[in-house]
Amino acid sequence: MKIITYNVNGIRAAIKKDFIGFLERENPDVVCLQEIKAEESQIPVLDFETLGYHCYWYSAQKKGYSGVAILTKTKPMHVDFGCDHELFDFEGRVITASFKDYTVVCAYFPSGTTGEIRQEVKYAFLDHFYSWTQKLKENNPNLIVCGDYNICHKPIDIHNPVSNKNSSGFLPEERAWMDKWFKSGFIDSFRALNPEPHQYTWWSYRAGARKNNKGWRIDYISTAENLEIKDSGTYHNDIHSDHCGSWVAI
DNA sequence: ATGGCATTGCAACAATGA
Repeated sequence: MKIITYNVNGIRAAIKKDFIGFLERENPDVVCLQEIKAEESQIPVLDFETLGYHCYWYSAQKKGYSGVAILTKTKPMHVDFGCDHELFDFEGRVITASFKDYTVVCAYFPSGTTGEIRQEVKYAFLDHFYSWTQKLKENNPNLIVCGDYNICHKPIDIHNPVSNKNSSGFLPEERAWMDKWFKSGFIDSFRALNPEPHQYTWWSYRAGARKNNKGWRIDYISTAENLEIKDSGTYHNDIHSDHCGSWVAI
């Protein structure tokens, strides 16, 4: 089973850059999308259904902002919208699809780069999401948590760890949360099979960051440690967003 | 320390992002 996670930074903009063709070519079984920035009525749903996907959209209540989705070739047993939190559900950050053998969570963690208030929101999300997923894992041991975590775990995950030591996304508290997260029973499916440096999933649009590979690795597919990871990688050459997609085969 | 770029809403430029 192949799963892709992708922060598309606006699904309508991504579609203009042939995102549909990309999906057709890669043919994943499950697709987790973040920052769709659209409501279902604004999305050409049929384009995805034609490829064979059951589509589940979870938009923010705020137009043009955030929003996540799961596309899947197999119809899930059930889909859960949200994470039992008023603000994070208002912002459309978490959607979960349960299958016979796996449960897939798609999450868009808040950014803390726009100031102290949003950094506090991010910390609140980290706390809440940790407890929420731990509880979920009790009844869904084969849990896979895909998404834009907005955190670089280790120095190898960011092009300049020294100059970014005070940057939101690479703060000690955030990195400690990632330690705790993986220790709780998840594997970083990309890093487990790709130990080389200079592999990122996000680049600033500014100052030629992508061309010069000055990026951050902030998108992850965390797989429950009892699951076998057959292969994993990123789509750093396919450009539909300021992020690239990541994939895992299990 | 700052600016840089792109998407979206809404019809101006403001909000947001990492």
